[in-house]
Amino acid sequence: MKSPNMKNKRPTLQDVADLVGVTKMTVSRFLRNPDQVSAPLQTKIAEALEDLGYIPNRAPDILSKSKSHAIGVLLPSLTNQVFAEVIRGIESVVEPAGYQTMLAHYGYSKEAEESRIATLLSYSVDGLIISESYHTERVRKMLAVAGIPVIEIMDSVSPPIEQAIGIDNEAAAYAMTEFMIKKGRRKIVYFAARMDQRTLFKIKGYETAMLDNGLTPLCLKTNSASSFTLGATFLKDALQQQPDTDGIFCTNDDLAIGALYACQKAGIKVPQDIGIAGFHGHDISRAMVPLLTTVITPREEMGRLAAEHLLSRLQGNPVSQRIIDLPFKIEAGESV
Amino acid sequence: MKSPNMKNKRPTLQDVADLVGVTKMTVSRFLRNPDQVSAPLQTKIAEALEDLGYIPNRAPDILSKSKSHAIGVLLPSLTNQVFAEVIRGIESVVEPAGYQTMLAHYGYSKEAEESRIATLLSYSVDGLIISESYHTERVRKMLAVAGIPVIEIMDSVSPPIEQAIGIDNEAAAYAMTEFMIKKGRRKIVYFAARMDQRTLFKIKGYETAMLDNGLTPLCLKTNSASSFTLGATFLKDALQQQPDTDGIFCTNDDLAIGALYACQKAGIKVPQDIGIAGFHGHDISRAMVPLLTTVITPREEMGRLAAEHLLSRLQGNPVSQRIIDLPFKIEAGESV
DNA sequence: CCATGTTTTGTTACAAGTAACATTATCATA
DNA sequence: TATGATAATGTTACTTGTAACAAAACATGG
Repeated sequence: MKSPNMKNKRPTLQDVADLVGVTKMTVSRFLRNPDQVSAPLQTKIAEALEDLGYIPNRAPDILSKSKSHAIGVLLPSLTNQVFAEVIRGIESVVEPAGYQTMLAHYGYSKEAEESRIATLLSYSVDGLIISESYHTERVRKMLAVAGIPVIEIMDSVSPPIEQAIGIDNEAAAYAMTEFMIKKGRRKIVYFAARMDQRTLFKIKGYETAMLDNGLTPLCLKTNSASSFTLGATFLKDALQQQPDTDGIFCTNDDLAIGALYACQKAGIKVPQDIGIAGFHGHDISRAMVPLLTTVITPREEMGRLAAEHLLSRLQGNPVSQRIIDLPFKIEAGESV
Repeated sequence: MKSPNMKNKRPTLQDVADLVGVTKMTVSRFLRNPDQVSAPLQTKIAEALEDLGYIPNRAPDILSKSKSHAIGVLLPSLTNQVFAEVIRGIESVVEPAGYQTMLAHYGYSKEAEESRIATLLSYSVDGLIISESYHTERVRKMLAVAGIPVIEIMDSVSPPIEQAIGIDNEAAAYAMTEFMIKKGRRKIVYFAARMDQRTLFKIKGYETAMLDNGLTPLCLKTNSASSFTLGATFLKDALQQQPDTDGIFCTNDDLAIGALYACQKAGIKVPQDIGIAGFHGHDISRAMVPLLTTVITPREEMGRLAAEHLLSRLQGNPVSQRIIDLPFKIEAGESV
C-alpha cells in the first residue's frame, strides 16, 4: 500500500483506491457515474467506500473550479424575526437545489459588512444575498471583482448593484398613516427603533402623510433594538410629550404589541382611546386579541424569490428584472 | 508579465506578486505579518492589493490543512423561534472568534440529517453543533471518521456522542404539571405538536406527573408544526373530548398563546375557567396580558455555551463535562 | 485472426495558497 | 575587507479531486 491512512485522517479517494487496487481516478468516476466503471469494480468500490466511511471533500473542487455550491447570505441581524423568516424563505429554495447556505450578519455596522462580505467571498460562494441598499465603495469593488451574482433584498427603491427584491417601505408607511388618518386619528406618534435605512424610509413615509394631511408628525426614536418592553417605554414617553395622542404607528409589530399590552395594563382602551398599528404582520399579530392593525410584508417570499433569482442567474440566465417591488398589504385588524 | 489576469477572474496572490515584481510567497508573508517584508515592499504590496481588489481564497488552505475556520450547525428547523434564538447564541460567540457559520436544517428527517452532515463535512467544517440525541449508525460513523469535535444541543439526558448541552425536558414538563396541579388543576390536557424527541420527553414528564398525582392524562397530538391557529384548534378538540377541562399545558408558547386567545374570543376566562401554560418563555409571553405561565428555557445560552465549548475544543482542550444540564425555570405568570 | 472501434482504466497536470528549506542581501564587527 | 549573523526573498513540494489526454483491454466483423 502506497500511503496507508495511519495518521487517522479522514480517508481520501486515494485510500479507497488503494483498498480496491485501482487508481483514484476510477473511484472518482464511480462516485459521479457508477456506470463508467465495470460491474465487478462497482461492487468492490462501493464496499470500500462504505468500509472506510469515505466523505467527499469539496476543497479541491472549490480550488480548481472556484465554485463552492454554497451561497452567502448577509443580513443585519439574526435577532429580528423578520430576518429569521427571510432565511427560512431562502433555505426553502436553496436547500432542495443542493446548495449550502453560509450565513453571516453584521449588526448594522458598515465595517462589519465589509469584513463579512470578504469572508464570504473567501469561501468562494457562488452567489450572494445581501440586504440594505447602501454599500461602501469597498464593498462595491469587492463584489465587482468577485464577479458573482448579487441580490439585494428588503428595499425596492434604491438603484441596485445588480438586482433588488423588496418592498417600498416609504409607500407602505405612507399608506398605513393615511389609513389611520381615515380612521379619524389626528395625533399619531411614530415609534422608531434601530435606525437603519428601512426605518428611515418608513419615518419619511409617515411624516409625509402627516404633513400632506395638515397634521404634525411626532417621532420617538432610539438606536437600540426593538422589543416589547421598548414599546411600553415609548408609550409612556408619548403620553408625556403629547397627552392627547390618539394613534401610535410602530416601526414593527414588537413595539406595537408592547405598546398595546402597556395600554391594557394602564386601562387605556385600544382602539377606543388610542389606535395602534404595527409593521410586518407576524403570526402573533393575526392571532391576538384585538387583532393588530399592521402592514403585512412578504418576508418569506422575499427570501424565496431572492434565492430563486439567484439560482437562475447561477444557471447562466441574465438579470430579468432589476427591481422587483413586492406588494405590501394594509391589514385593518381591530387595534385602530 | 507571467500570467496577466485577462480572464477577468478574481485576482490571485500571483497576480499581486507579478504587479509588484516579487514572488507570491512574499505577498503571502505580507498578508500574515507585514513586518516580515521590507518597508518599501510593504507599501508597494499594499498598493497592489488595494489596486487589484485582492480577496483571499480559503480553498487552498482548507485543502492543505483540512481546516476551514467554519463550524457547521445542523438544526431540525428554522421555522421555530427556539432555533432562531439558538442560532443567535451560537453566532454571538462564533463570529467574534473569527469563525464562519454554515447553517443547515433537516426538517426532522433522519435521512436528511445524514445527507446534511455529509455536506457539512464535505466543506471541512472544523466542528459541528447538532441537535436531537438519536442518530443513525451512519451518522455516528461519519462523525467518528471526520474526527472533529461535535456538540449535541437541546437535550441533556441521552448519552452524548461526545458532549451534550441542554435541558431535561421530561423533568421540566413534570415540574410544570406539578405546578398546575398545586394550583388546583385536575383535568389538565397536554397539547403536543411536531412529535420530535423533545416533545416525547415532555409528554412523558407530563404523564408521569399526572399519574403520580392520581390524575388521568389526556394528550392531543399532531405531527404538523405548531402555530397559534393550531392552539385554537386544539382548544376546541380538548373541550369536546373533555368538557370539564380546567388546565392546558402546551409543548410550546405558540400553542399556549393560540389557545389563550381562542379562550378570550370564546368568553372562557383565563385563568379562572381554564389555566394555560406554555413552554420556553419567549419574549411575548413575558409581555402579554395575562402574563403567560411557562417554562423558561435557556435557548440562547444553550447556543452560546455550545459554541464556547466547541471553540475550546478546537483550541485543543479536552471535553470538560460530557453532559451540561442547564436549569429551566417555572415562570408563574398569570395564566394558571 | 487481425483491424477497427469501444469500453475501461491509467497518467499527468492543475487549481492557490503556505510550510519548510534554500538562497541572497545587508550589516556589524573583528 | 572578510566573516558570520541576521534579515529578506526565492524555490520546491504538498494538499485532493478531476479534466484531458493516453493507453490498455475487450469486442465485433470481415
